[in-house]
Amino acid sequence: MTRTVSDSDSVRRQNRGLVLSALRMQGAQSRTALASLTGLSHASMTAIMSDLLTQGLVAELTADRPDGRTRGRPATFVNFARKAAHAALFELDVNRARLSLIDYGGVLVDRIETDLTPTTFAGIAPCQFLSDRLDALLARTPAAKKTLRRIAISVQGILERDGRGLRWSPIQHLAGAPFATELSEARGLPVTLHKRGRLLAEGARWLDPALHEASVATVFVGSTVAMGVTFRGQIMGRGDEGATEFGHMNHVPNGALCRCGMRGCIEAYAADYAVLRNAYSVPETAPPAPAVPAQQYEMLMQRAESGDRSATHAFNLAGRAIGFGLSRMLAIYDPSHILIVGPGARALELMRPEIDQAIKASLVGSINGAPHIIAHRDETEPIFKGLLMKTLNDIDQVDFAPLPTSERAG
Amino acid sequence: MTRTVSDSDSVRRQNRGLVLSALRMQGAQSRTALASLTGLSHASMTAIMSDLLTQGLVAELTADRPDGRTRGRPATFVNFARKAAHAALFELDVNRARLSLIDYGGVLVDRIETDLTPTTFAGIAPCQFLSDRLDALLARTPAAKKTLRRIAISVQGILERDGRGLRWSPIQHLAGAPFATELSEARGLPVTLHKRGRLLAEGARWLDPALHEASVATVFVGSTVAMGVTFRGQIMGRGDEGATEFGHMNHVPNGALCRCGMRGCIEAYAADYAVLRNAYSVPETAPPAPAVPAQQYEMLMQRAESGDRSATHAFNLAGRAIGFGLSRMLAIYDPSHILIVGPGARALELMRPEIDQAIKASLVGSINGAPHIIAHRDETEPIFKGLLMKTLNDIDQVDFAPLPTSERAG
DNA sequence: ACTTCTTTTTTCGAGCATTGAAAATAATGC
DNA sequence: GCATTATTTTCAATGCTCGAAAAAAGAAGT
Repeated sequence: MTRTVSDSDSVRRQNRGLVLSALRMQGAQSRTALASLTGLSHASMTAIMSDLLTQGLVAELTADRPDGRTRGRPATFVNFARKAAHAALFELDVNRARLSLIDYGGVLVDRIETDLTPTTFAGIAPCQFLSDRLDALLARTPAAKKTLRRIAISVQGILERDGRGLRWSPIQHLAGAPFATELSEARGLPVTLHKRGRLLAEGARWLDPALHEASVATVFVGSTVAMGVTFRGQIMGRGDEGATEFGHMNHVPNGALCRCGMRGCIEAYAADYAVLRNAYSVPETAPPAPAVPAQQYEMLMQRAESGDRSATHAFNLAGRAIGFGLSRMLAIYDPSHILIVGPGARALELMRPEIDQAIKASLVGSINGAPHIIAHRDETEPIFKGLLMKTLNDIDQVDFAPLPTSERAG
Repeated sequence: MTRTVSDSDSVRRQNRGLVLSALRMQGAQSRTALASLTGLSHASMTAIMSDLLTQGLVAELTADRPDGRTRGRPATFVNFARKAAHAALFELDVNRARLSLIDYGGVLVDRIETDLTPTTFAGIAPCQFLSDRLDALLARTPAAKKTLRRIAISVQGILERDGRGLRWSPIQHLAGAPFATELSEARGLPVTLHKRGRLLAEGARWLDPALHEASVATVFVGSTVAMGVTFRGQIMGRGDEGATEFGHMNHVPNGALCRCGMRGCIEAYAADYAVLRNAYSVPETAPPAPAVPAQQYEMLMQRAESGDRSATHAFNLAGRAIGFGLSRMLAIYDPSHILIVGPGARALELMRPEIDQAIKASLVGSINGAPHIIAHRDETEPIFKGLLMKTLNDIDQVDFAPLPTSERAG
């Protein structure tokens, strides 16, 4: 219902966006190919492309493209002009901050990584921290200063409804600080905050073409448990939507102690610290370990795979928590695919029997059948890819769609 | 990403749809008022309205509208032409079928009600049953035969992914029968199937203007437990979406026996039969009562309100089930309003302490705070209103938007 | 070397919907 | 009867899309 009036201007915007989308999705294309991809006529394609070219957003590829096709006038491919824009992407994690500079073509230009400790943001204001890294990065690529259009930040935690801040975060001293707004004002650039789980979903969409238009729930299992969802290829809403607090969905009332301070969350059974706790029969009300070395987690999996009973039991409990979580989710949102990513993805087979059983015990699971559950090991790739594509898409659609047509090229 | 090409035709469609929407939402309006409501210019308004008038979709009101305003040329109000279209709305319930004939103005023209028994659809094919009622209804209003454009059916249960049939339904012998397709072919009209819970959400939107653009979860509590959701005023998707299986979300693994045959569903603790079972200390694995007389349910509430311990306990269990269900839902979908409707809405105060406690025990509930939970007693009103508005909206946007402009009135 | 063929891209005129401004319309108030 | 006021229509301009035809740019054939 939130529709707006259409006029010839919005028509042009829409179709420009369509062309840019097609280019994002399929890469360098000829005008003819773009016309058939978007459904626009060749004539309109020429007009729109001429606009985009004069504005410097796309460029014709000079490199020969020996496509095998030989006859006829050779097609000239167009693609994004890499230096038309840049974006700075922050990925804030509990123990690491990563800043990447990317260009309009989606190519990684430079990257800075910094370790974080629980006291990092007690010592320096988040906005200042981010601003410092950004200065350092831009000092190494001065050309990007003028074309930097957006700053995007991936965070963990619960966002404000307006998406401008964090209400809660596992990253210490980050919640409550209005760093997005501050940084935006300091730099005069739009700064967007993205929940990590949501980017997971966005990234999964881009990394697997089969998922691009599907309804997917992407679950991260590792030091935390998180989930992002897409709905028929869409991630709804501008703000926090598409992200969930799956890891902090209640599994057992008044159950195991979670890192968030609550009790009985799925995370408190399925995150690495929880598996560790259960494998060593530590009481489930014992405070979670601050960090679990990857090696230790890995060793637990090996022990379980080789039949160790307490380790197996711990992974069974994790599977049960995830299984009931998914079963409960299915009552509200029924995706066609479920993706498990992160360190815990390797343990999927250890958990699968319990997951399947939990889903089968629910009405939706028994009638619609269990959705396909696939494991992808690496989670940093979808998160970065998600942040990248989301930000480039924002530039395409928000920044570069409504630009006034300076002059029509005849 | 599922966007399509824009051209002048789609612009006209969009703006026509906008005008019809405004009319649906605000009722009879002058052209000037519609222009400012939609954001269209007066000139376009004249053109579009002239189209709609010549096509007979709207009509100018002749009745004097002494608005109090006196000066200036009096506005001529336009509104839907009631006889421009009709729709047949079926509401299929476990023990009742209701068929309503409505006109394009949204006015109820006629209605037929029929009792259903568990064996009704064993004796007569659902398509035949519906067709018979429809014939009976149209016999009483022959004028509607020519203008009948759509048949919409409200059902309970789990729909196929394509929305063309039922996979499972509490209404006996209904699942599996392709009655929507059959009826559509027999009548040559589009037949749409709508899940009851979804209509509940749609109806709630229309009955309370404050909820029209909000994110609302509407929960029905009575003989079953169901929920429909809206997301910023939108009900996504064309099919089953916006509907949930909240009532069959697992509450306690391997818990109380539900009418659906599974165990531990929320419904098995919070529906009328469950409260009854618990109030009388019947084992929770005992088969659910087929139907609970309204009177008996009412009496239970009175007993609980006057302090009866076993009745109070039963409502506490119901509140706990709903509370944990809501708490778990909040991890995935966080609405701004929660509406409780149906017979159980009257028991909200009996259940509220347990509901609040369950929500407070979750991370999202404790950080975002519990959403406002409001009770509305009657549920048939939102369901019918939802079916009505959804169907009229379909006629507006699908049937009457893409019509070729026969001739421009100059 | 020149012509023919094929495919891509641009040009051109037509059609359509929107808009702002001006004109026409239809009452009220004096 | 005339000025005032608010609504509605008319008009010319603008901008976008589209289909068809023309132009462009090579490859293949003779």
